[in-house]
Amino acid sequence: MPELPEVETTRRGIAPLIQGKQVTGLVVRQPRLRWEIPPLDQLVGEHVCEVSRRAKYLLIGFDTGTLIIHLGMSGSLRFLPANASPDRHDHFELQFGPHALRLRDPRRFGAVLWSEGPPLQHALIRSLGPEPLSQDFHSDYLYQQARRRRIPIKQLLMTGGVVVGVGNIYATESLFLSGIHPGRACNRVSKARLQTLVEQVKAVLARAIQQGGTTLRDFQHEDGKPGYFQQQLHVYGREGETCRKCGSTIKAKQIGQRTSAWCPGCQR
DNA sequence: CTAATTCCCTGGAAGC
DNA sequence: TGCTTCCAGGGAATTA
Repeated sequence: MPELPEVETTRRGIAPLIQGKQVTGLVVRQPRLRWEIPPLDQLVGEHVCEVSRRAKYLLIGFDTGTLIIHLGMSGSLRFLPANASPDRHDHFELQFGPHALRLRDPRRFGAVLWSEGPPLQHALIRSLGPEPLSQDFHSDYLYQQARRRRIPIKQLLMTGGVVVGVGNIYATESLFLSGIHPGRACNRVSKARLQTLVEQVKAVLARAIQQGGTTLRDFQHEDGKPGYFQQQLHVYGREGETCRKCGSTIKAKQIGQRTSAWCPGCQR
């Protein structure tokens, strides 16, 4: 599923293709995604100013506002000839002359929204926590967030108001690399270990983004799987298999309605 | 305020 | 082979 590295890879892929380009047409085949796609006809004739990202939201800026796109868990964007026949799950597209930027999303957990004002003030974005790769995400900050809660540390990492873009895969892997049990109450993790965790979150995301740029043929790689990152996963999706570091059998259980894997030998 | 639960949706895997 | 069942997941909305 698209996590932050995939969304960032997508952003880097589409930005040079649509920046400065004029929207010549727009098609909504299935408006019912996570929320109904609003009327966007006014976009035809507008030029793309910039393509940015906040959390897992792609922000396509125009003079009159910003198109907000979320890929949900099965969404992907592709840039292809406008006359290419659409797939059953190709729900939305922006046309740029002979090309189209097309959103495919089989499970329809994604979203296409419009923000007239500054997109960072949009209701879905306004109260999000810091970007994990920014300097605002540091150990003192995480400690302040952790000390006043009792939820499992893994849930804390996946709470958007605390830090964004850390989904199940990267939360699971960074906790392994930090030696912290995912079910440990967040206020019972030492400050020193939180510092390690912050470092590992950044490292694991940076590595994945880097590989998104080098290993991936291009951003149009879709298929809903971690793909390029899968071969180096230590615990995610490896329940019952052997830990690559200590040989213990990887365990898994539900934490906050999400499957969480960990190594009983490496994580406390 | 925090925390726990429900819900949206469908492809793919597993079971029969 | 074909059917049914279950699970995955981001994150908003709802309830406690």
